[in-house]
Formats: sequence, structure tokens, C-alpha cells
Amino acid sequence: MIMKKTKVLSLDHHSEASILETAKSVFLKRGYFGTRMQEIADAAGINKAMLHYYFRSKDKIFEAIFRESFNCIFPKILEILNSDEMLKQKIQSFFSRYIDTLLENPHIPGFIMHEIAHNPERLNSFFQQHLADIPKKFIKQIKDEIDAGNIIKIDPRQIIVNILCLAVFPFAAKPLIQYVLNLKDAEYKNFMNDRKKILPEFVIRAIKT
Amino acid sequence: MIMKKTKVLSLDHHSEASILETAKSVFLKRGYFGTRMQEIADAAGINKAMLHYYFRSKDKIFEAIFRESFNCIFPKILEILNSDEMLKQKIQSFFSRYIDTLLENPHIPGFIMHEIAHNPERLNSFFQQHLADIPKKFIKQIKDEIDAGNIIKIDPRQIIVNILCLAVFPFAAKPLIQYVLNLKDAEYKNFMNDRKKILPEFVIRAIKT
DNA sequence: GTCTATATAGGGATAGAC
DNA sequence: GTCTATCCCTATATAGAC
Repeated sequence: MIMKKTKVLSLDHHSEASILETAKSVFLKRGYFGTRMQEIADAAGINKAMLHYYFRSKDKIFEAIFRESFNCIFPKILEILNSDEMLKQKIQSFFSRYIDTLLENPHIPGFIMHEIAHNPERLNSFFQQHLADIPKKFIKQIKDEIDAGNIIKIDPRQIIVNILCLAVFPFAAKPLIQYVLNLKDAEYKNFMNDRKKILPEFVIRAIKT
Repeated sequence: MIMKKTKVLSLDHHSEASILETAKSVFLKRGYFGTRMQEIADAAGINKAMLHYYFRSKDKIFEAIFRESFNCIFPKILEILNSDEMLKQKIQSFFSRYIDTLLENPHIPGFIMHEIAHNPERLNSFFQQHLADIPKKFIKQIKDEIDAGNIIKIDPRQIIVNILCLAVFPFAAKPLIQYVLNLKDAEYKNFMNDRKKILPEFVIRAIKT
């Protein structure tokens, strides 16, 4: 964002994007307050001064990374929940696609949950802007199915929260699950992949009349 | 732990226990790296020097608090899962008692999940010591019910994880849920209370043959 | 036990040479 | 653009008077 004009002339392998990618891995592992600019610089193979030259401040880097992480997750949710699929099909799509996304970005749920809980001042406006009324259409769809007698009488919001729980929690609590079930990384991944098939069946059995 | 002999003579209202309680609220709100000794001291109405006098270091306080938080949650889980109740009754007990516990300590899940993910060096030994083989008996119980044809064929570990998801996630992700569903604190609490009844029914419908 | 003052270190950010 | 050196502030921790 600084010296935009000369950027294309840079012959160095440390592009702004690649540094940001490195910074992302550090922030997602350590959280905002646990992250040291020095550690980012070391991991990126540059020095602190360069970090500040590119991004000005720790806050600016964090904001870019949070935005990117958020956009990696939530638009996809929105897209699925607002599609025109039938409820059953939609639930299947959601778990399948969402778990795939999280398998590729396993640290994002924990990162977002922690930062929104521990750093709310920084993020309040951001969330009010992007999260309001996400599930309106999906709630309506569930309500209609209830009225049609296809699923049991239940607060639609509870179903939505349950679906989110089942999809997201095992990623946010990955180390805990691995301890409790004694899973190595590969076994954990298999376990999560199985859930793409198990979870839709689980939810649909739970709510169908 | 220091000056134990004179402790009973202390006429001051700042007991070691009450300071620890204050420290707990700060650590659970801010996380380890976000916590400042100054903030604990201010909240407890003492000064930093006294904090160090009582507890020696930030790490020592953290360790005590983590241990306490952990013990507030996991023995209870263990107790329920290892009880002799029938499966259906056990699932009901679990959700009811566990959600009650979490409503009184809503920050603990997020705290433990974050610290174990971001601070693993500090906690590895602790967890290996306390978490191994927690659900052995419960898994056996589910297996027996499957063999008896009372519940569907499914990896018992998946059921356990689902139960944990449904109980814990809404607390770990409290701010997120409140944003998405537009819930004030009181509404959120009602929403969680409803889940004590909804979740056992949800899970049992999902797995019964 | 409690306070003030201070030692010591670490981290974010900048200055300025090249 | 890149580096070294450094500023400045904050945070943990301790010394020492009372």
C-alpha cells in the first residue's frame, strides 16, 4: 500500500502478499497479543523495519489478516444458506463444503472466536456490519418445513446453532479432541472427513417428523 | 503459599483466595498474553508489588487459575460419563448439568480452548496427565446399545464429539452467536436454558433406531 | 504486609545511512 | 527497498523503606 508505483519493479522474493501469508500463520497460531513482530519478521526472512515499512503497524497487519480470515469463511456460509436448495440438500451441502474449507484452514475458527471474545473493541463495528441477519432466509425455510409438517416443532434458531456447533467446534477444539480421543493428525483428519457424511444424517434424523 | 504462618492473622479483606478470584476474571476475559498484572492489581484493589508478594509471578497465577478452571469442568464430565445411568438418562443428565455449570462459568470453554491451542508447551504434560481415556466407559456403553440394536450403527466417538459440540460450542462462541441471532445477554441465557431440554431430544432422535 | 521507587527486559515503531 | 541502531513505552519483577 506504500510505494505502490515501484512495487512491480521489486525483484525480491518477499512480496507483500507472501509476507502477509507468513504473518497470518503466526497470528493464527499465537493470537493478537501472543504475536511478536519479531517472530513474523523471522518467519518471513526479513527484519522488523521492513515489516513496518510494508504494513506500518501491527494493528494494520492484524486487521488485514482478520478480514481475510473472515472472508474466507463467512461469505461461503452465507452463499450456502441463501441458496435455493431444498432443506435436506442444503444441510448436506453445508457440512460437506464447510468442513472441506475448515480442513484447509483449521485455525480460523479458533482465531476468530478468540479475537471477537478478547478483543471486542477492535471488532465490534466490523461484526455489526457483516453478521447482522445472516440467517434470515434459512430461518424462513425451516419455518416453512415445520408448517408443512416435514420437520418437528422446534425453534429454527436452535437448529442453526446446532448445525454450526457440529461443524465448527471440532476445529476450534482440535487439540482437545485429539487428546481425548488419542488421535494423531492423520487420524483426526479422517475423523473429520467422516463427519461430512455423518453429520447431515445426524441432523436430518434429529429433526424430520 | 508464602508466609503461611502469619496468614490467619491477616485482618485485611484481600485474602489470597479473593485475589485469585479477581485474577481469574481478568485472565478469562483477556487470555494469558492479554492479561496485565497491573489490571489484576487494580481490579483487586492492591498494587503490583503485592501481587508478586503473594504469587511470585504471572505464570504461577496463571497456572493456578488454569488448574482451577479445568477442575471446575472436567471432573464433572467424567463423573457423569462414568455413572451407571442408562444411556438416554445419561445424555439428559449431561446436557442439563453441564449447561448449568457453563452458564455459571461461561468463559471457561473459550479460555481452555485458547490456551491449549496457543500455549501448548505450558500445558502438554498437564493434559496428557488428565485427559487420557476419559470416555472409555461411555464408548463401551454406546457400543453395547448398538449391538443390542437400540441405536443406529455409528462410530461411538462421533456421538461423543457431537454431544460435546452441542453443549460447549455456544459458550465458546457466545459473542458470535449473539451477533448472528441478535440476542441480548438475557435472551442468550434463555436460549441456552432452552437447550437443556432440546439437546437430549435432538441427540436421542438422531441416534435411536 | 504494604507501599514507592526502580531495575531489567522486551516489543512496537522510527531515524537515517546506504 | 533494505539494513542497523535506537527511541520510547510498557510490563514483569524486585529492592528496600516503613
